[in-house]
Amino acid sequence: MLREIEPLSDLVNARGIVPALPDLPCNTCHFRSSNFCGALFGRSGQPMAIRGKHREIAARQNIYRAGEGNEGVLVICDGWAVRFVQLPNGKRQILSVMLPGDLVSATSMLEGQLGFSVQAVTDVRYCYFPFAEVRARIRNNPPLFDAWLRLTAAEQRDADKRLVDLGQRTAQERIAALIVHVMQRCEQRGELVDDEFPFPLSQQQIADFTGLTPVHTCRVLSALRKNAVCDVGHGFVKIMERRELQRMGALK
Amino acid sequence: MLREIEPLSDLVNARGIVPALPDLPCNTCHFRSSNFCGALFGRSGQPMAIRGKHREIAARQNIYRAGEGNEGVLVICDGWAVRFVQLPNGKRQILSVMLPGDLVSATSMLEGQLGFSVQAVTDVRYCYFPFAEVRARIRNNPPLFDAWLRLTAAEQRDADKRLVDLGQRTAQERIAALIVHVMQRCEQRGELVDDEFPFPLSQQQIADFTGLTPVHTCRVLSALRKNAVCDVGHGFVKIMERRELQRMGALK
DNA sequence: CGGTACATTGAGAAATTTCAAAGTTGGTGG
DNA sequence: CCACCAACTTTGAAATTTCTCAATGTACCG
Repeated sequence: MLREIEPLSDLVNARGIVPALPDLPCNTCHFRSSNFCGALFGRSGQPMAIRGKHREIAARQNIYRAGEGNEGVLVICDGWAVRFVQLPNGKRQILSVMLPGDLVSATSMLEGQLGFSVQAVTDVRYCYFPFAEVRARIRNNPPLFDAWLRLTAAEQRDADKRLVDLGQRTAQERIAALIVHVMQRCEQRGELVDDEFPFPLSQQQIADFTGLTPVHTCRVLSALRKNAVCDVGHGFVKIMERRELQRMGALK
Repeated sequence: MLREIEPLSDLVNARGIVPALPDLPCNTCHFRSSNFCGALFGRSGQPMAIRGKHREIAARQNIYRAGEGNEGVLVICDGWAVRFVQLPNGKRQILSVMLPGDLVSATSMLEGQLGFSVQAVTDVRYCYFPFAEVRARIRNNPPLFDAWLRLTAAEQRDADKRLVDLGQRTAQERIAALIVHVMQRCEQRGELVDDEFPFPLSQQQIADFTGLTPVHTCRVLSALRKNAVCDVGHGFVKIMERRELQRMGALK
């Protein structure tokens, strides 16, 4: 289920020559051109300035459990994951959805435990970078420091938006907002083709994100389908009435 | 309504001698022994290493409106305030409650606008510190940098907890959690006397915080009173059954 | 070809909102 | 000191949203 990706054993060979290293995942990662890994460790094209500890895990498995020791700054390299809180009574709240290239939490920069868990939605490849190294780079590089400030501010804005959703908006609005949010992220990545984009969340996961029950989530999605707004299922969303969907998802 | 506190005009007099400056609010602020101002600019006893721009404002007035230019890093010196989002349809969501000594948002360190507004709950004295100065100090002082990391992490944990509250918990649980949260903060400050502590939020504000209507909020508070758990009103909370209240507020 | 997880549907129950009216409180000016 | 005003709180009744329970249908995996 959880497989450590074997690092090249002779990163630097006996004669001190650094080989091409096509196998180190970061060296071929195309998210480095846009995400925080690139800002931290150099954009794509450059060899990666630090080695992360890479792993793979199957869909629906936990990458991290709240309260466990945390191995480093966690990045989702490939696949989708969610950050969530599991309550003793069985309920769970999904806090955020992470796409390939996303830092799991810009504020989890310190050794110690986290208050949330992380679960793979699809099969996931992920990576830990050493805390101290990441902190040192941020501290010693003013433009990087500012980039990181922007990232933490963006995460807080996102959390604030979710708070407004859960506190003030109806089931339909919350679900529409989630779909629109993911649509916009996919569009930026060029993954929106023929008004269709990947959406691997199950109805249970949509429910856990929006604070609804799976049954009610199903009814809302059915209504969206019946009204020819969009069709969610089988790992994809098909947009039929983009304008209408955006109107539903927008704050009123 | 909004009054600029006149800074001493001759901070350094003609002979270059710095006078005692008892009037600069930061020099007599007793929160500096514990809050982030102290970490940033020196603990109480020391003269304040930087001058904030201080102001006062009456209860129920806005300190900052979302989208306006932001003057600096905002600290609540005295009184209670809330951070909130106002929706066009009249609904509002309160994101967090700030007590004296609180930084308004650890992630609002950059010039530019914020996505939320800030309103005084009671009469408030507050203060802006220049962005660049604060950033420079954090960047140049490793222990301060770590302290600030802890603060941003704590703010995110708080936002995550609120998300769980709004997404997964009943009206009674949300209200109990708010009361317990404030109770614990007041207790740390030694403001809990005879099982009673200050609580200046109106029912409307409690409703905006918990994502409920004021009418339902009133019914829940009435039930708490009738069941002799606690009595909320007139600017205070009287705790009758602390254990029961904590049980209600705790995650299940 | 089963089995398991996921999705759908129906009916009734519960929590919360809405609307409307009446009571209270605290502050202000006469 | 009193009267009044405005804002806040309380109460009732009905409507709405969302949940719960339970059964059935569907898709994918080995």
